[in-house]
Amino acid sequence: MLSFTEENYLKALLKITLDSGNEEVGTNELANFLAIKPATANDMLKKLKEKELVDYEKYGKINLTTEGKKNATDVIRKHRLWETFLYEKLEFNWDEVHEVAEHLEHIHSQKLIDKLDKFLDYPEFDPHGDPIPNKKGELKVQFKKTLADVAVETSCKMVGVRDNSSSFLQYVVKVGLGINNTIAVVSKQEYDAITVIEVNGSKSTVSQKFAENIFVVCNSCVMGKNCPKTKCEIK
Amino acid sequence: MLSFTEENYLKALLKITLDSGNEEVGTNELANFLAIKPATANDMLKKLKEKELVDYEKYGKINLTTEGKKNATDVIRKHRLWETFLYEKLEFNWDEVHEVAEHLEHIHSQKLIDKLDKFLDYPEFDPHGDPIPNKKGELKVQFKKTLADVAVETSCKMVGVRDNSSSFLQYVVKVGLGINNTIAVVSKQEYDAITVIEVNGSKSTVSQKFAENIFVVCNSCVMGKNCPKTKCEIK
DNA sequence: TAATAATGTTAGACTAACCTAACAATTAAA
DNA sequence: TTTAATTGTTAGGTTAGTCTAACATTATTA
Repeated sequence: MLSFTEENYLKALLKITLDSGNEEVGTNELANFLAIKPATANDMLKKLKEKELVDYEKYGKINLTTEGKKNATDVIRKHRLWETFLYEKLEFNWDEVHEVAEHLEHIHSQKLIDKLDKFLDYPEFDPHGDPIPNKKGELKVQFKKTLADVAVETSCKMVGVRDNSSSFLQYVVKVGLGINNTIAVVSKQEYDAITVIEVNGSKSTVSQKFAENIFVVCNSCVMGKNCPKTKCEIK
Repeated sequence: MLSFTEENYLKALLKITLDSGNEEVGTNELANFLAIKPATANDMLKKLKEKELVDYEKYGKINLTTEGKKNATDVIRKHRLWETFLYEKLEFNWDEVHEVAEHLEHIHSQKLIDKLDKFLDYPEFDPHGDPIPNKKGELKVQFKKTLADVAVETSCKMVGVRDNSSSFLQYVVKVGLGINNTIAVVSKQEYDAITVIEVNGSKSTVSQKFAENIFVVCNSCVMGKNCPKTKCEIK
């Protein structure tokens, strides 16, 4: 049985690779992600290597083993199912579910998670638009297009966020945005990519950094979430 | 913010007094209840005293302070709400909910527990018949009459159990008993109080120890759970 | 390619929660 | 009322997970 802490390390390793696409993760990056010191991460990596949950050699890069990846995926599955429960059944706000799910995800009971999955009718995406791994660890792969990729004078639909921090989520809410909202890209500065968007009739100006953290699908795109195009063309 | 462990000590202190009626609890009793060594309990008691959650002097008896009792009650409230959720919403069996709730009860989120309470429509009793403290820490006090108090040739209704261990609960299920079942007391040996009961048409013989762990209300009792009588009379 | 920066590792220390073994105080029994 | 049994406490040790400070390796860049 893995500890709360061990599960968080495995989850972090998987999330870093999933989010950045970056195959190889280093000690500093991991420590930074978990808000701990590199020395601490190093200690834990030795332990996880001993347990055959990660692969790595001194001064080399860190990779999850098959077993480690299985465990990490399972924690993410639990996290996203709990988020869905909080949002859909307990009427939590979209930007409040993450923090509580950080704790609920570590409850160890296979039966609990199976029953919860059933109770929620086997959801495929959580309230942030992230895919929920099924019992086998498989997940619907989404094409990750962001608001920053959307051409001027086209519109798109928000399907998720990259950054789950509550400061970002609260900012998103403040701009009037939420999951499934339609966003019209009104104009964009060439110099710094500052973008004017319109949501439900009200305009806001957002930075490139903001735009890169909002996942969208183009309204003109018949492929929806699985659209393979990097950029949308102007209609 | 209290740790998982601190919460368990406080809960144990409250449960021991509630279950046994015994006002004063000792180090050994506490340690035994928590399946740890007395030395360990002693260390923790010093810490809890320091935090003003328990009152005690060296070689004296242990009492929860008002603050300690508030925290302990809150943990019990969470435990019983989660049990109710597992039983009613996730279709867990009656004898499976306790173990999972032991973990869920330590999730820290006031909003979570408020929302869960609302979702369950403010239940007053958990699946074992134990009262759920409300948000203020008040609970419906039940008169604790057990199957051992019921007179021969009368019948009663099971409303709860004293012992929540899964070994006992599984035994209860095996005898064909569950919450709200009607139990007829067919006969009782004077010598050792071995009792023959009938549930749903099938007879079983149970020990006095078993009978003392089943909470009931008399079928003839108009007061229901709040009946003040210790023993039921023969009709 | 040699100096500097970035990254990774080791050593030693701390805290919380546990343990055992030895000792002290209290309670019960002879 | 003294002895024995029970109960409670202290001292010192362990493990998991964290830290800082010093050191080692690898990568970058002048």
